[in-house]
Amino acid sequence: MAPTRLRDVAERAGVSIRTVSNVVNGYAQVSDETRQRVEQAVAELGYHPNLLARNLKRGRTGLIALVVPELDVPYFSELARAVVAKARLHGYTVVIDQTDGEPDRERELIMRGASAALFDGVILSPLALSQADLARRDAAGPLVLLGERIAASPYDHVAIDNVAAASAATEHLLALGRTRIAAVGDQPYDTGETAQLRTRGYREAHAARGLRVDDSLIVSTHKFHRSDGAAAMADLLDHPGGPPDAVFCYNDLLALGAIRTLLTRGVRIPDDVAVVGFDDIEAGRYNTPTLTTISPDKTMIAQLAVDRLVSRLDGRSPGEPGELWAPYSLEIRESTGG
Amino acid sequence: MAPTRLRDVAERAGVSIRTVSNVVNGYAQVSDETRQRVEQAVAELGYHPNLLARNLKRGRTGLIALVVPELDVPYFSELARAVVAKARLHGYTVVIDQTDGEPDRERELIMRGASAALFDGVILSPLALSQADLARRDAAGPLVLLGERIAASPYDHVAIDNVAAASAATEHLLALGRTRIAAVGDQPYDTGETAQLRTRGYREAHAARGLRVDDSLIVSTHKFHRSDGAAAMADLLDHPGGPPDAVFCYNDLLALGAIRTLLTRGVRIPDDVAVVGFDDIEAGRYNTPTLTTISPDKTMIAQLAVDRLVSRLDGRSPGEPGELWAPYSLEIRESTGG
DNA sequence: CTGAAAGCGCTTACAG
DNA sequence: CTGAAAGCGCTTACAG
Repeated sequence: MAPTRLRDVAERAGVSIRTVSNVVNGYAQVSDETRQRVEQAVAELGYHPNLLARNLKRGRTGLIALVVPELDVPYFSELARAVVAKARLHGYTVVIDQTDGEPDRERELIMRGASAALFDGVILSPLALSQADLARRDAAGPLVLLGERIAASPYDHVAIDNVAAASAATEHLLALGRTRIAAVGDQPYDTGETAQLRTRGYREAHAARGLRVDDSLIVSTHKFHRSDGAAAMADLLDHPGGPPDAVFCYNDLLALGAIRTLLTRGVRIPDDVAVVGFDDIEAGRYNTPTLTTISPDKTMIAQLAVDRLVSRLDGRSPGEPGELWAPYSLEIRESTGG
Repeated sequence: MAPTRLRDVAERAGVSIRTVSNVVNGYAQVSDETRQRVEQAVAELGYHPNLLARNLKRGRTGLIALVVPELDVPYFSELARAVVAKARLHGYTVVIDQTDGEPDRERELIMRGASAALFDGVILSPLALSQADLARRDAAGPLVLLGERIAASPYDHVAIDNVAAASAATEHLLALGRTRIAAVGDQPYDTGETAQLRTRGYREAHAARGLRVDDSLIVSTHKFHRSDGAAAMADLLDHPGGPPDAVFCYNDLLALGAIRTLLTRGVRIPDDVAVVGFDDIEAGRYNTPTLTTISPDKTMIAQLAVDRLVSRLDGRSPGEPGELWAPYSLEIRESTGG
């Protein structure tokens, strides 16, 4: 079946295509009688506008890209869900691209490459993007970054206060009387900004109580998966200075992996070791023990990012690019005795 | 910066736009010298083709839709990841749409509606689609269904053998000597086909051993979330005939919810109650106890679906629409003593 | 091997 | 309020 075009509708209704276009787009200047004739023709022919043609003419695609490291990491799929829903309200369709944390894929997706040319704008949760990458960006559309601002880049970004949140998580453990608190998930290289901010929060909480940090309790992990947390915890249990009595993991997946190791080794939670995570994914709420965690407001993050992107796309001027802060809370559950 | 067009490149290189198009698309009939001039102009201007215009002309969009009930359900996000990756290899971009299991959204996405008009083809994991819905479909592009075939519909579908898999899961529990095996996740209404097939497998496993099923041990759930599994398990523990000694849950999320309830109530797993799930999501591999489950080959499912869709899109004739079967396996873990 | 031209289906000044 | 026409940026028969 050859698709119906504006022209077919126009012929059937006995009007010009201009008039059909007016009716379809809901512009007011059409007489009631003409409108009805057109609407009937549209219904009879089952006409739907060709979005490609419309957008070619309008100079937009109606597509925005959401770029995340891994779609099947719960934090990102929960976030993606919220972004897709929010963008829909504004009439935009979201294409989700996963980079597997490969720097090349991330760069490609913000540049005016074959794929980027398809999108009006991009929301990116970067893992390995440097300031230089951003400076080199040559694509036309707006870009909103999720997570910590990459220093001095001229782009909007949406984040929670990672230092304060990590500090709150650590202080919670300190207030419980724990004295050897490990930190799992540090990434002490140039693209590990978010992890480094959490480490800073961890240090600040200690400093606020006049305590010094045992650096050997800060453990780096390559990724933020359950397996990384499980491996890191195994190492910590064999720590020469004895195992820690608490662990602050930089995301819930790490924490769930760590818990698995603890339980396997017969360590009691929270009695012997208390555990705190970060992200508040559903898995942590049903784990045994349930997981104490920092809960970023993902709905708010999605909303701030989409609203900002769309207002730039629609030519409204939301002002200079800058930081947008989303709230978070500490959810106390069984893994710390809650 | 106004985008460069084919025309700009043609002017700079001193050739016609036809020639630039030939070079850009890699068609052979261009002299080496001309090609070089064009390539240099492309590089200097940073030209990238306008995909909208190209696809308008070619009569395709390059977009395929993946429609799932909920993006943040691990089975779907793991599947989505595989589909996105596979489609990329064929040059297609995937748009993921979530329906929240709303029948209207599912219907809209397979019909020639505003959104569907944007896609060359659709891969749909239906939850509430009826045969009538499919019969009414008027969109042009191919559709591949994930999961059980909706009776006699003229579409391709990719599935595992749910009856056999459910039977294998149940038989595993029977072989362990369990005698009161509950089934959690039945959906005895017209759109719950997959659930019903699993119930059939559950019954067949019993029948094969000459055992009769206690129908009161078959529990329906509205959704397949952890909370549904937790609630169902709570009910089963208060079963008038006494609690079951095993539970077969129709997905891992239900099983993880059920396990949470069991542990909260002090029931030992698998000693008192053994648990089997379905889907093999990562959460089950790190849970304590680790979860015995049916593991569908998700990579294969994604590959079969994408390959079939793309071969129809590209005009190859893969034959009559029909079933494509993906393999599965039973993964025995701690929740059944493995 | 390359050019001039039509047309994909739409939107939108320009007239009337 | 409505029509005839140009043009978004591309691809591709048709000529040469």
